Amino acid sequence: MEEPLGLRERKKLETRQALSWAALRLAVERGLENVLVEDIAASAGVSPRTFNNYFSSKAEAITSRHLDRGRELTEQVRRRPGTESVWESILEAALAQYSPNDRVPDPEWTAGVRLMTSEPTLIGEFLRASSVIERELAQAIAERTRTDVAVDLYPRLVAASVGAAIEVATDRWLTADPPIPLGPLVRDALTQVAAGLPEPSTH
Amino acid sequence: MEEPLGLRERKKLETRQALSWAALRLAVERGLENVLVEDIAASAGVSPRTFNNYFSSKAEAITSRHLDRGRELTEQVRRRPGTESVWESILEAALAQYSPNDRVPDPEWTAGVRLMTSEPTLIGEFLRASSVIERELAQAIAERTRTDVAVDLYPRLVAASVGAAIEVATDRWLTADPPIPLGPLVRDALTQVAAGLPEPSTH
DNA sequence: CCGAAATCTTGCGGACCCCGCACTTTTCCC
DNA sequence: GGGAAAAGTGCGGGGTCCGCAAGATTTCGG
Repeated sequence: MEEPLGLRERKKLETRQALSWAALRLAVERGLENVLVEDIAASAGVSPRTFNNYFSSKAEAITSRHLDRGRELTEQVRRRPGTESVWESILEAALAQYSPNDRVPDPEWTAGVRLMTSEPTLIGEFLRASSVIERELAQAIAERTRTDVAVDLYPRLVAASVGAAIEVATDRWLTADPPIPLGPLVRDALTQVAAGLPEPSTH
Repeated sequence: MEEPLGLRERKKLETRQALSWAALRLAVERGLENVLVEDIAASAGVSPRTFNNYFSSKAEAITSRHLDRGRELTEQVRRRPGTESVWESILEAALAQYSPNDRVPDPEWTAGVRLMTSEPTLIGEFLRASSVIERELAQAIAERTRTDVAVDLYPRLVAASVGAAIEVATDRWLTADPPIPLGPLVRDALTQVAAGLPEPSTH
């Protein structure tokens, strides 16, 4: 299952991680506009030119971590037993991903998301990454339900709705004052979506 | 309701439209990377410097038409009678917007969407515009249902789901071969979402 | 173990983007 | 009509991103 991964590949991966990580860290520390590609490259120990061999923009470097996380979610969904309903699988995978053991999400991720959703330059790239994730998730759902992403709306609608639910839940969590836990928000959002978003009874 | 709009404002709007329109047209004609800000400005009859007084990037200029269209959708929803259910209002508004009188959408819009969803540089900006629209739509829904965008997940979930449904339907329509009409796709997508996306029976 | 082939890194140069600033032109409104 | 407010313009510069062509490193067959 896991490839040995030669020296070459390993180094490439390390460089990529180092660049992405450095970009995120520096941007959180001093604000995106005060970070030059030059700084990121220096922090990762490569030349500026090399930076652009890995990422085509600062934004992409920063959001690549978000992309990775999303891919893990899809993997989790794929690993769930086929006996569950699609919604069950997704809910469990999402909870495991965004609120493992009901613990508080790690502050480093929090800062990253906050940055990506507040800096105008990053928002677009962030959403683009999300849409890539949704495509992959849609594929996984299609396989599970024996539907076809190219023909049926179903798998893509589910993927897009899941993305929407997680995004809304996350955003609500980020802006909550006083703070509230993320897990229940994600559960609530997904449950509402799976129920067809009925109009709430006016209180 | 409608402000008279002085000469100043009118000219500003004209310039903005001219720039946005020129950007889209040129990009469709010869591909985004073969269009310089200089060209767009020239085509709209202003100086290159002025371009950036209106838009902070080429991408923003191109997607601004998408943003406008989305805002019209929100307006349509606002104008629907309060006696309808939220889903009814949205469905009717969306159909009116995307497939008026069951007529084929105008080819110029088609080309624009196709461009915005295929050029990597534009996708991010396109999605960013969509998210702005969703925020405004969420606000409209909140007012209609007496919920609070800052507290309740409901209005934002609906807005985001609607965005997802329309996006998936549009994408399916763009890639359909042979072509199929957009109206039914939008109806189908919104209906599935409003039903909670039940798993389709395997055929 | 070696040397050719494949791959990665790097520096250079250049086209382009975006913006701050100061200046000119146009529109507004009394 | 004339001064204030706002829009358009030209210039300059810091940055980004990429193509290209060496140079450095890893891989792999023999």
